[in-house]
Amino acid sequence: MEKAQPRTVGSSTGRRRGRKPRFSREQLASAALELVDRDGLEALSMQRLAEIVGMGTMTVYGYFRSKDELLQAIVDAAVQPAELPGAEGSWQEQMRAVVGAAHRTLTRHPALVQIRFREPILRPDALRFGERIIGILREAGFEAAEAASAFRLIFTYMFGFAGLSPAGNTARARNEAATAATALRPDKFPNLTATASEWTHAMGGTDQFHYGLDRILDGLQARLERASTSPASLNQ
Amino acid sequence: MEKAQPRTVGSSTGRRRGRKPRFSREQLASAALELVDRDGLEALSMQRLAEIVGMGTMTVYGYFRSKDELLQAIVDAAVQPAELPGAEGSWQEQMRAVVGAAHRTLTRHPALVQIRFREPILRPDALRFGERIIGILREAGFEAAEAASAFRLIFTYMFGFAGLSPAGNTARARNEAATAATALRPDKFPNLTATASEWTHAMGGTDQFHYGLDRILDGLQARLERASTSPASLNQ
DNA sequence: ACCTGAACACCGTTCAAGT
DNA sequence: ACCTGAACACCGTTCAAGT
Repeated sequence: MEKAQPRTVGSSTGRRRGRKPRFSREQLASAALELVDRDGLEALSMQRLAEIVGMGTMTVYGYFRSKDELLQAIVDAAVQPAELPGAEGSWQEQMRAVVGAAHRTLTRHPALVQIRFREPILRPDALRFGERIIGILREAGFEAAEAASAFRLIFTYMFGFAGLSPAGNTARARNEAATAATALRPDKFPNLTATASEWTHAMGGTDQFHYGLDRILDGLQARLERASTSPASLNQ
Repeated sequence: MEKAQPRTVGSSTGRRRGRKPRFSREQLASAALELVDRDGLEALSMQRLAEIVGMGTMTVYGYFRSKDELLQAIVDAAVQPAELPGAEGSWQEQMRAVVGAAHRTLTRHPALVQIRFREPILRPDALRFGERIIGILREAGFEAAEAASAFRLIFTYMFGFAGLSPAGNTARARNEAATAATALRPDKFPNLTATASEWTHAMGGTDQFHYGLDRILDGLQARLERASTSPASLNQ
């Protein structure tokens, strides 16, 4: 499955000597990640990446069979360095720590979110988060099936929030929403006009993220408590 | 703000007589929506749309100043016909009805989700859903600020789910996940390997959507109950 | 006034050729 | 073996020209 990877050329100095500079697959992926973090996923093209590292466009295809394969390598480069926090405190505290770490990774690399909305991310390095989240849920008392559904809920919220409320754009999103709000007729939109400052503020921000996550954890906790009084209800 | 829209040519018969067929802005948007529903957002280009309706590419720019403007018109075309359910039952039942209606619209028109992840949707026809959701929350007892945060949570979950678990792909998503799961080492991924059939199943499906929504509504309900015993805590 | 072909600066990728 | 220029079939959009 794994294709042979081109090796970096011998020299441990950064100098390019002899004829051509050569890169490892990881170096190329890192350069692409850097580009994408700075200019957005839409700025990444095979020719642009080739230009940045100083090779011919088609040389990139020696490292990645297609742009999709490059995107998956970018995911690896972004996710590998992420560290999972330790397992201290209640299951909710552990969950907040892990989800917080994942959220920071998505905030640092918004392209991850765009990539996931194109196709599922199933790389081992990325699945470490899922492994941990399901572990916390099972430890908390959820059976396998419900732990999976709860994981899906948390995962959906994380990516949904990162996709809809990009961390860098909060101010602009609020402004645009506020402009749109002033155009609404109060007789047709009584609630949106009455609460305009509140819902436009809620277009993004860390406090919004935590508010939602806490409600989800409360809802899951309620499920555990209901199950302990009447055990059958968990499998209904 | 509104630019003058080209008018449909007089004849009420569909026949194109005289020289050229002409379309209204709405007809063009509908044609684009149809294309996008059938072949995906990536299949939509200005030249392709022009070809479908039988005009020169540049004629499309007489209706929409840019592709972005076309996308917003597509949102209108998709959302306008959506009907909001009546206000019967508890606030949770009302919420499930409205969110269900929104979810069906997003399922019918997956391009709406892709468009939203590019830029906020702030068209009045689309905001009808937000108007209703905030109305239900305020009626249930949430103050403006918390109603806005709760709306944001529900909205994030709806779009996140539609984006991560496209209704048409559930079977394929499960298969791809199952394949990835068999490649995981049980010693490094004990939870993911032990619950593989469960979490791969949870990659999509209506039951997953409702599971998550119900937990969110439970979490919000818990918040209301806590507030009624100690009112101050809502504003902490 | 309304429409549109040609052209530009891009895409991802195939192919054939360079060393 | 490794690299790459030219080319193809696309993009969104500008511009100048048709009727």
